[in-house]
Amino acid sequence: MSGFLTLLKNRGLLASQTHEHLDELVPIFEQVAPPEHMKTAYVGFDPTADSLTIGNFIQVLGLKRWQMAGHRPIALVGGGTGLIGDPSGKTQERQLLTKETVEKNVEGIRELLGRLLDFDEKRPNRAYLLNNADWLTKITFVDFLRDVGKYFTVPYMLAKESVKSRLETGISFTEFSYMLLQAYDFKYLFENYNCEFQFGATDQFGNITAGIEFIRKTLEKQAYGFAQPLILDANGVKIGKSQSITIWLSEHKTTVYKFYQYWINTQDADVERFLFYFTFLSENEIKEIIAKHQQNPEQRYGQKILAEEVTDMVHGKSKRTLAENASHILFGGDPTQAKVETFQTLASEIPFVQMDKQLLHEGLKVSDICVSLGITTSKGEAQRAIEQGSIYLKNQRVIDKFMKVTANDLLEGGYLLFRKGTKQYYLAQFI
RNA sequence: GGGGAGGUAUCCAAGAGGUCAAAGGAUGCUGACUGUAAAUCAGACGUGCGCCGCACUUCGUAGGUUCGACUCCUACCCUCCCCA
Repeated sequence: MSGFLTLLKNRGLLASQTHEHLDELVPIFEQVAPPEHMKTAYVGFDPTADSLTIGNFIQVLGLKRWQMAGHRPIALVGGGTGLIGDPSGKTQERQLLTKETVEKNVEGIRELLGRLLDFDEKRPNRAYLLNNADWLTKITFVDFLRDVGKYFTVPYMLAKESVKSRLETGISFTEFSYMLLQAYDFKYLFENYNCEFQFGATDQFGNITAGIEFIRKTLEKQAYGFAQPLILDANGVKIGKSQSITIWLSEHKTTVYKFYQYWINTQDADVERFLFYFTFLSENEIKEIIAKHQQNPEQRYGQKILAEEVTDMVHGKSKRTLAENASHILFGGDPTQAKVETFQTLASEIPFVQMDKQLLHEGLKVSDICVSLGITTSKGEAQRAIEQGSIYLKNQRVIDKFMKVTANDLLEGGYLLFRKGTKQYYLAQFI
């Protein structure tokens, strides 16, 4: 019988593990594992921002998968470690965050994780959300050096990749000590929550093993860990960085529409892998989706499923539907059929201007509206653009460069949709 | 401190008294093609005007010479190079 690690491995989500037999230790159960078999695992989230990126999302999903396999997940927000700064994967010393910022960030992440995992107290393997500030800020420096520092040799710490890679460029004592704090976290959770497992991204592996070592030395008990891979797209680019824009999980940082679009824009070469990584669909379901996708790749069937699944998970179905409708309008749909809510969604995604309805009485020239909306910088340019056939009103090409818009042209809610070229949209509302 | 070169449109870069809104590239924009891709071909590209035309503004800044200045003169500002 295969366990949780096999599940991850089959989906391409296992990069490394601390022990060979981990798979047997964590069998997969329906919903809830019997108490004697229930295992607890934690993942730490660094509060460097008030939200998480889709890079962190892999770890959140890891916790979710863990919970779905009947075990208990703990999401640990680093309110304490965030004050120090994790050197893992960083090439430079980081600016310290203020305590206020860290607290604000912790709250943002807390809110997000609260939606993504099941914290229902009736569920025996309910998730926990903890903040290491609760214990890390209480320990005194001298105690820390005696109780934690004594168990780590400097050569051991220097050998860790997170430190080693920084020896040339410099690393402060503060960041150097980071792994001790994370080790302390693990021990704390091990003792207080019976948490035997920790996982994270591959760059966390060094910190994870430090914790296991610490638990073995101080408690003479065995803890375990594994790492999920860093996800790259087919071009070898880290996911969630489209043209240097980070894709966040919170709506206030990345709108639902942009989030949805990010997944829709997945390359064909990545669709199958991403379905394995970011959804809970079974292998058979994914194979079917891919088979269907390949019959008409231009339909983006696979991307649509991916975008729907992921957006539903993060933002909920109703918001996903709005984003979907907005996408539909912007990519070939008929705007005359669109509802007011769709335009409201669009208004925050594309250049949007409100104008006075009175202007339409005499009829308003398209070329004038082009300037008001910022489609073109001058009327002359607008007229040339129309001559070249690049201006569209309600997805219909404007042919007459002196064409006037009247109140009869308005769509639901007084909206009017313009387009320049193939995909630059502009929205006006006449009120 | 001494000597030299130069500042032109989004960027690079021609122009050396009138035919200059200013060659040629590149980027960006648009059209065709296409799967919300790349490549390719084509077009417009200072501003205004119901636009095969006319007017206005622009070649570092401010003055001047001239019928006429991106081009000549003066001063100033800035950049780069060489020598000390």
